[in-house]
Amino acid sequence: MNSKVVTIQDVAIVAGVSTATVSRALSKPEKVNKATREKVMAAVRVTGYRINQTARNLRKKEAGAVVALVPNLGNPFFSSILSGIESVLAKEGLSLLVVDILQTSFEREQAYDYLSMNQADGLLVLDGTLDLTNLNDGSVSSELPPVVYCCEWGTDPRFGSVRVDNHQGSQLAVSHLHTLGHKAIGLVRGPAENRLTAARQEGFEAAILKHSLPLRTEWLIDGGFSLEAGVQAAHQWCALEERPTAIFCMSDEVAFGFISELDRLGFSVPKDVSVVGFDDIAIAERFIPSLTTIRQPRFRIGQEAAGKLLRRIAGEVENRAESEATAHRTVLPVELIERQSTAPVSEKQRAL
Amino acid sequence: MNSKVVTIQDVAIVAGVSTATVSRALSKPEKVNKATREKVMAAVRVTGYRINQTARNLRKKEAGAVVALVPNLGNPFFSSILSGIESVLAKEGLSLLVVDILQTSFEREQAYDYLSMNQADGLLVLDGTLDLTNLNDGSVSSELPPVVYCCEWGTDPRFGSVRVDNHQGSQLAVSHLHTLGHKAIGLVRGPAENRLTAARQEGFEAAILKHSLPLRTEWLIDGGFSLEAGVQAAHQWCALEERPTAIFCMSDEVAFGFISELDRLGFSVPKDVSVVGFDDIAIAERFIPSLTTIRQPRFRIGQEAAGKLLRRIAGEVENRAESEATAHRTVLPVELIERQSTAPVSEKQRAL
DNA sequence: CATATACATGTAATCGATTGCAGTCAAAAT
DNA sequence: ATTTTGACTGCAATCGATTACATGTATATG
Repeated sequence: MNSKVVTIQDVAIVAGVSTATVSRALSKPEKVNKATREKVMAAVRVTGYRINQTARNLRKKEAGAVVALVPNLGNPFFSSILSGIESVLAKEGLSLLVVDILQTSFEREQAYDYLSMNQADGLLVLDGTLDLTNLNDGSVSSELPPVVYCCEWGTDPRFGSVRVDNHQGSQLAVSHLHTLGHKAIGLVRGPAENRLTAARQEGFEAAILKHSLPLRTEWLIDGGFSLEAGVQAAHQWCALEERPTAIFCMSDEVAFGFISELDRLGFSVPKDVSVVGFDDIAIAERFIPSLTTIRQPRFRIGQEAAGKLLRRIAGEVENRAESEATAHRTVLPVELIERQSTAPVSEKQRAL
Repeated sequence: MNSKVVTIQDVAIVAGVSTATVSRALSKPEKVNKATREKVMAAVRVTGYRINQTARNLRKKEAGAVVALVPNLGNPFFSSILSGIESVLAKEGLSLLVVDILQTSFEREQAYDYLSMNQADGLLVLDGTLDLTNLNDGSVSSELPPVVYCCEWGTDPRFGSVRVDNHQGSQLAVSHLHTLGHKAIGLVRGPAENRLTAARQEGFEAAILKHSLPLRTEWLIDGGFSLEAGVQAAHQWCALEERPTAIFCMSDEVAFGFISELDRLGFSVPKDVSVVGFDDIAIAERFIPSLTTIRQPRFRIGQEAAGKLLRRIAGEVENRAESEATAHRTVLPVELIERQSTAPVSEKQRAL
């Protein structure tokens, strides 16, 4: 029938009404007479009309989309979060634009290009190292753009953030190991510049002190969040004169790399060393040994972050009676998942 | 300075030229006098002008974005592919819209909403079960919309597709096991309705026959692509009267579930049974035992698919001297990665 | 019966950039 | 000197939907 694109005009003609009425019938049905509405709907069906989002967005000065800035899409840790984000956005009819910072050779400035170019209504930042302070400089100076950190947080306390209680996570890990009788507990840190690393290390050290355990700097191993970092860490552990009988890794991936390389080096987990991870990604339950870890509710983090962003976009200020700062920050609890990679400290281990 | 949004008008005024000139200076610099161009650029800088993508898209009838339909964003298998897609799109200045079909309770019809609503210039489909034949019905009937299947393929041969040689993958797996002396080789299938499952099974059976090995239906275990499916499969294997000494799993995830559950049931890989996976996701190298598997170049698949889609959007017909059908389909080679989950068949195994 | 009120609909401006067409002007060709 | 050519630039229409405002009609009120 129609070789051309069907516009609201065509529908109007077929329905015998004005374009304004068609528009209203579609977006504000209650403002239009029932009979008219049905005429319009019929015309829509006949013509096969589909709304042109671009035109609508231009007029309404919206983008209908939200950008998620991901440090590395290839990392499975982020996929569940994105999934959670999607689930919320989809319900509101918003699209999710995914930007892989690694792949894009992402410049800091580009962060808000998406906002200023009307490509997105808001920003979800999954990488804390991306500092967005200059978001305040631009032409939008007066208003705070809708930005929510996800699993992360930035310097400006006015930006929203959704994350877990990292401090608590470390505490749980250490307490668990302490309960199992471990006294020599080491740490494989995340990336050096990362905020998460700092927070978890802080929690770790606090917990160590709380339990009056020794805190040795040589037991603080530099790592990262990757498998490879875990492999390196294994060699470091191995080279230690006095080896900790338990290790807390700041991510499951490092833990896997660590355990795997240990295995190749002839050590066994948890017999020779207990290992606790962080995240509880899917494979943690099925690794051999299954991994004791701190569960982050990743899907939920995504959902909460998306929800918070949506509220900001809608202009709802979050002013629950709480203080300014905490109103912007949502902190979700973590959970210790006990599995096979941790075990009571053995005689043989003590002997070392 | 500017409380309002800066438009091309403002730039034009500051530069003392018309909006047309500004537009040209920005998008077709060569069509504008150097002096003028510099005036414009200066004005852009002064005003802090940012182009409004929505307006541009409306006028140019483009969307500046591509949609990727993902069956389950939470599955790490897809993240690398998305990463590859992103890397190509970013270079062209296109955005990537990610739609999680699971989370969106995705209706088939919505697949081309994105196209018809001008939200996307093309579609990347990572799920073969999503049949897009009705894309031909709509108002766009005459022209084939830019759609490329990624790791998958659909019924309409005119849609593009980029995938690996699944047949070959199965062959490699079986040959490898055969070389190790295995005669009783089982298969854990993927999801029943899935095209990949069919293709890989076909390749598997062909290879089994080629090597004159026994093909027993009870050795064809129903599975899926998930960890859980692998767990189930382990029980099935266990319940078998005559157990295959080697199992080919249609995905790494199933393989992990399978091996893990076997471990819990008191069996060991590769001692009691050799296992080959498919995909070679990152953790495969670090699983214990490390997983022998068929590597899919996932990042590259994403790149190729994005490239192909881009070409289709640009309207370049792919008419390399090849036949119509094959021109649309890119088939990438796979690779056998030998690791520790497979071993020569042992005396004890033969005894069973 | 006249006026107020609410509701339904149409008219036309608007969102911000792009681009076909026409006009200007100087350099090159005749 | 006149015409041709070509390079720039500006005018104004256009993309498709939304919405403020105006208009018209029916019902309620005094």
